[in-house]
Amino acid sequence: MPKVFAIVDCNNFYVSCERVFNPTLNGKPVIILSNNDGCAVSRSNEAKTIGIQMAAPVFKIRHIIKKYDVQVLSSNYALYGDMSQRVMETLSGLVPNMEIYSIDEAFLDLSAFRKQDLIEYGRKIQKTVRQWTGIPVSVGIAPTKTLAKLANHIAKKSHTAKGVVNLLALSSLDSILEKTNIEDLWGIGHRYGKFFNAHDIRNARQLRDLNETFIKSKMGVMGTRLQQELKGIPCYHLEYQPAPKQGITVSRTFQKEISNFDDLDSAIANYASRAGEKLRLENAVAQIIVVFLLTNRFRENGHVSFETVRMPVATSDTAELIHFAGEGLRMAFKKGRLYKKAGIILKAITPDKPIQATLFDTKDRSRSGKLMQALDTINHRMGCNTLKYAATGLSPKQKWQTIFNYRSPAYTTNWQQLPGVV
DNA sequence: TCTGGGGTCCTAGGACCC
DNA sequence: TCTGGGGTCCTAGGACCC
Repeated sequence: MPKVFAIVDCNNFYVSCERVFNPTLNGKPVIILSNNDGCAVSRSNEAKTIGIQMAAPVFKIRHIIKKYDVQVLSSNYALYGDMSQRVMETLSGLVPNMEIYSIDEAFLDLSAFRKQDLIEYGRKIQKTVRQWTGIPVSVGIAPTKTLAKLANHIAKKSHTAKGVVNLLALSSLDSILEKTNIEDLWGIGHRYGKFFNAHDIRNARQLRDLNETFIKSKMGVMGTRLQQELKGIPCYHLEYQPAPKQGITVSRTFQKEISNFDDLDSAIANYASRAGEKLRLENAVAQIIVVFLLTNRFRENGHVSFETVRMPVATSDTAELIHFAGEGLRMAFKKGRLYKKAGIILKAITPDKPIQATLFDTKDRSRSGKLMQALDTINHRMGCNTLKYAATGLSPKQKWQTIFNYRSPAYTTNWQQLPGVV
């Protein structure tokens, strides 16, 4: 029995989250900025229309912001994370099986609804999510994930579709694929787009009908799968259980370059501490910690240094992670360099039981586990950083701290910041 | 002056083992 | 002691995603 895939994608997700709690943003050009208010990472349709590109640095678009009175907001991840959860919960009540694909997208299995009017079902999804969460979504329906993504892309652009497109209703996809630029396909990025264009392969139909050996030689099996999926033969299926993480990264760009070791040391301690929280959320431990330092890549002579530390025993204990991260930092640090970004990566991640202990392990593992549990509980209940390690820095103002100058309140996750009715 | 953060998968090549 | 071939594992780098 052929499958029916749908993808539900929240429109301009971060902007839409802000609009739910601040309706004065409706109808206006709005952008949401990345950390340190650096780039525009989410744009309302109005902002797209006046030419603001994805990831455009703010300093390069100041004139547009001023000219069109663009509403500018810092990222508010607590809000977006919470809104995402609400959207996903709503969707899970509407279909038997779904895969959460990203913060603002989910693949659904609509195979059971094939006899119904799928467009109508798509509208029901749209309407329910809008009603329950306030978030507008688009729905793409097709026989494969890749085609569903394409359907969604069309749903967002077309004026007649009103946000729902079903490619199963078409007898032939030829003309749709012909109108689709190759770069708009899921799996074709900047590099491949350029490559195929240089070979005069510009639309999705051309790619679908391309010689299989050629595409395999250029793109490997990913190319073969993409081609199959465009032909309507599914290669990717729904993944219900999120796969265990292979790596956990915590990194930040600094607003101003940092050359002082102690500042970097407390920044790295913070990242280690945050990474430990993520690790414990996965009920996992890590054995390898990589520390990296980057100088400004937009200047000449950009440097990157990575240092790997293999810890004697795999752990999720914050104190240990801070200790070994510090060791990595001492190896990576070079006096006199101006660092723009720093981070850590945890690797060799395994479930936290059983831990492979060494003969020389002197640490009381069960005690440290209880301590971490208490730490996480308190920080979850009282707000993050209620309890923290001194190594992460005691002064409230740190050089490495990320700036959010235009942040909206934590409407949904903080009692002090609930929206009031006036 | 000012340019985000966190992931995945695949492949080629080297190390190592039998 | 020398030699060949094949399998497996690991890693770095490149591509992609949101």
